[in-house]
Amino acid sequence: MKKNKLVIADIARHLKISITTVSFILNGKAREKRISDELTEKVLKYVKEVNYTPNHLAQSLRTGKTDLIGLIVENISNPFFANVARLIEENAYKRGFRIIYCSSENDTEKAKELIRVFHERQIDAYIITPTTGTENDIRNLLRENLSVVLFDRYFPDLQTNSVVVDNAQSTYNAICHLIEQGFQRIAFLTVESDQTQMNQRLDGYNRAIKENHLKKYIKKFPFQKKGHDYIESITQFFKKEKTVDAVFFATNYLGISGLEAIKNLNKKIPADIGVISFDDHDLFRLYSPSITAIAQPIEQLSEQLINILLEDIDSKKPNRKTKKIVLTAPLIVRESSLRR
Amino acid sequence: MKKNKLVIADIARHLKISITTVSFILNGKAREKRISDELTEKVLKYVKEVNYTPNHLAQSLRTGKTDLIGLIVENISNPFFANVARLIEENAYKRGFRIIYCSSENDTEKAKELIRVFHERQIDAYIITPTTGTENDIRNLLRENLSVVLFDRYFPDLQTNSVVVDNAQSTYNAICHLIEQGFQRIAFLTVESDQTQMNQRLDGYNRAIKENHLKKYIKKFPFQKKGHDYIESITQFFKKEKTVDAVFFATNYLGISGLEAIKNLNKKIPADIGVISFDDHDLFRLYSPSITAIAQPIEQLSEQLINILLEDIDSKKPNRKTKKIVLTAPLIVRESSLRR
DNA sequence: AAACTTTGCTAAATCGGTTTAGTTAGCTAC
DNA sequence: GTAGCTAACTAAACCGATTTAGCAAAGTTT
Repeated sequence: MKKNKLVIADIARHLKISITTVSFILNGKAREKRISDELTEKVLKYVKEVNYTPNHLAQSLRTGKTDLIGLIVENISNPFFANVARLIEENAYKRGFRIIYCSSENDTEKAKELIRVFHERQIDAYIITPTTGTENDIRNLLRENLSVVLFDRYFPDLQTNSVVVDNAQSTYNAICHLIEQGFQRIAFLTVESDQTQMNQRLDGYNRAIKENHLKKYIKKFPFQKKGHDYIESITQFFKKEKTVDAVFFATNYLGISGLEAIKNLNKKIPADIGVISFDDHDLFRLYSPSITAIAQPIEQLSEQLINILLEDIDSKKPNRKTKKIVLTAPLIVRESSLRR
Repeated sequence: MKKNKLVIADIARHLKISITTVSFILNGKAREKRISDELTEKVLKYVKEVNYTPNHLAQSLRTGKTDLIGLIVENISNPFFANVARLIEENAYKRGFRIIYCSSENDTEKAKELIRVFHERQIDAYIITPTTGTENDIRNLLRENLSVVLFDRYFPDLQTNSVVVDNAQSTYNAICHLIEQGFQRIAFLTVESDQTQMNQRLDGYNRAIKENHLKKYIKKFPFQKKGHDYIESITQFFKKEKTVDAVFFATNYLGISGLEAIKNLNKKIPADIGVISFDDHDLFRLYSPSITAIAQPIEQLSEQLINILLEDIDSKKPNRKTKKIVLTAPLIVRESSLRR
């Protein structure tokens, strides 16, 4: 109907003072700029009375600060990312930052475009699960002295802040645990991806298998953007590799599809097949039998992310140090990996 | 290091033409404003060459359009909301809109604050799961002729766009299904909430119970912001109400906690207790026994949401009609509710 | 009482675009 | 030969804030 949003000029006009004075007072610079307490109070009272709030766009244009943090995750509907998103948002919110997010769907072009769009909007900082091929785009952000933190994965050649888990070690531990339990033909199911976290998980598997002189069973499925439905592919794998006696799923959605495939094939866990999945999930805790999983420390991870970022935003000196945090992801041993 | 972001004046200066001309060309108004094809091409070529992109903040300040949609959900880490978020974002992205989101955590003050902050940032449209007590804040948005769609729940007294499911009918159907299966003492576990969707689910239960002359077992748990851990409360409920032979969980997180409570109590589903939950979840599909659930039509819901919103954004006439969509939420019958 | 400070406030530039209202040069019309 | 028209472009206002530079009046110093 009526667009009666007040602007600072309205305030100034009504009180018969200058815009400058109002601005100083609203920004807490009254003392510093020697505005009298009397006038300060009068302005604050009136502003409150008419419920004036500044136009954030105009402020941002002038100051260059948007108080926005861009969050680019692989897929916001994945519980891991959704939980990280919630915790980040909660923290950021408290400190006056809002989150603007998008899912990259592991698509290089979409990820590049997202970085461009966020940049256009002058967001203050970036939290990114980087997609292969976006290394240069991120390098450009750094070159402009912007605040960036990568998580879940990173670019080894890029000097950035990052928070990840010890993918290789935790996977190594998980595979060793299966071996200790007497499993011998352990498969590693993953998605086709060049991202560090997936490579490291594979490295952990390879090391454990090699050290124990076992046979490798590695299957990489093409990454699926929609639905994350790998049931059919996993079923095919098990039909082909009948002697496999344990399986490690390299992501939570593979784990979920895998359980369904195993159920369909009427294989018993852990008697017929031992199971461990990367990422924990309500399902793994409550499934019968319960599923052993590597649990990413989501709270710690989110807290580190936001702390590093806010610190970085504050200390805007060029060539500041970057932090690379590696968190431990514990193995939650449950029934699915216990033979005895 | 260097902040070498180009601005439109740089382009104009380099080509020795006016800023106006560049702006017209970039906004596709070259023909309309009678800029020669020759110059148009030259400008576009140069802009591409130096990779200039306009400052979106400045554009927004001038035009009043931000191409931002604000999404306020109860909790982004709830799979239902996370999935809706992903689908909305996917659709909005295609049409040039970005999403800025926040979780209200069902907290009236936070929700009000979020609406205020989004408003300050001049976002173009709002998608909201409204929290009790925010009716007036939303009314104010409507008064300013802004685009708003509510979902999951709504305010009956407020003339807004909304997309919800037939909570009462689907719950009624679910309870009738339990009764047909021979369950007699059916409990309804919910959270303390005055929101329409929860009330309607309760209404559906009440009607089914009344029509069949059964006894009501209703328990409302205080809403928990963090963790959504209702295991202990639900366990207590079952210990107290030993004769209950079936249970309807009014939300997915109650369902998940409920399964854990039932597991801890060593009750067998469905022999000792029949189970149905509102909202579907990977866990319900894969649990043993599989859990009957009312599945919200997430794709349909998201598509309706974004369509209504974009239509509304386009037709900005005052007093335009509002759409109230009610979708059917089917009952997915699984093992947990079958006696025979 | 002139010179200098301090107090209290403001005009105008600025951020980087869009848009309104022209201007200029060349051509046609009569 | 000048009035009128059009093609091609531009100066300047504007969006709504922040910030720099500076001014007038009162107070203080010498």
